[in-house]
Amino acid sequence: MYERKIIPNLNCGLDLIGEVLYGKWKMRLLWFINEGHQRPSELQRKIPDASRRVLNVQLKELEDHELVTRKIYPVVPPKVEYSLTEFGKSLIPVIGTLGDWGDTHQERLKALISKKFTDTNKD
Amino acid sequence: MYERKIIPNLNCGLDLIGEVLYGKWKMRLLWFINEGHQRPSELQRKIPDASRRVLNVQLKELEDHELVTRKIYPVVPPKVEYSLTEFGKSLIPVIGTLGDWGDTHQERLKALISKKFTDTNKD
DNA sequence: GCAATACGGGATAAATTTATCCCTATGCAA
DNA sequence: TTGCATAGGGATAAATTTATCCCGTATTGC
Repeated sequence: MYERKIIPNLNCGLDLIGEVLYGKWKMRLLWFINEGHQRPSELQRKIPDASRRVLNVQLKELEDHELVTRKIYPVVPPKVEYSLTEFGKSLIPVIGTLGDWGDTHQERLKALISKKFTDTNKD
Repeated sequence: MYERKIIPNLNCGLDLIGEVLYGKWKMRLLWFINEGHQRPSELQRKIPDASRRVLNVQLKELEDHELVTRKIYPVVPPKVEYSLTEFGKSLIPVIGTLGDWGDTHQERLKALISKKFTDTNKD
């Protein structure tokens, strides 16, 4: 596993939340787990753009950060369920706020962002 | 300038806000500009951990995303002032929410995060 | 002329994050 | 026996983001 070389700054709330919430799929994972999609295979189906591997890695980090717990059922084929901890649940409204802003400004954002790509030829 | 090779997903609000808000210093820049620190040199002083270069780059992106405007005064030495657009202002509460969560859980987060670094030797 | 101020940006290196590929394990069904 | 479902993880490549280094502009003051 990759080991960081530079110690992160932890000066303010933004630094701190960034440490646990940065990561392409983390917020979605928390969101979907909160919605009741607790099994890895379900999460994978909800987030098809992410590879199985990456989801595992990011789930592991969420677990290390005590945002989710992982319960293993000793059955075959294996069954695993993730749940939010209270700490993790406290993030749901925060993620909701982010998502809402994005949804609210959806049109404008899509236009702005895709401009960058269509403009590529103009330079 | 770096040119992306992979077109981002823009499926949901989280994807969209991520496109404009990811970036190590962007939220801080918006926050400080909102607090009235409008000049590049001021921002640099408020965020000493970032290099001048990176701040320029990220400010440029914020500008491209219409979150800030850049006003140049034709004087020497040069004077530049950034301001939030209405669009940018609408992000302030969102950033506030993130920062508050981090502040609220400061103790716990610091402990969790720094554990990762002190544990390095145990493996 | 030379330094300081305030701002900008090219080129490149380093760090970090994501993606790909491939292998392991278990019991059931065909 | 082969294949499927379910879950996990090592090794490595590719993409992306940050950091470093260094140069350029124009004016004021010494």
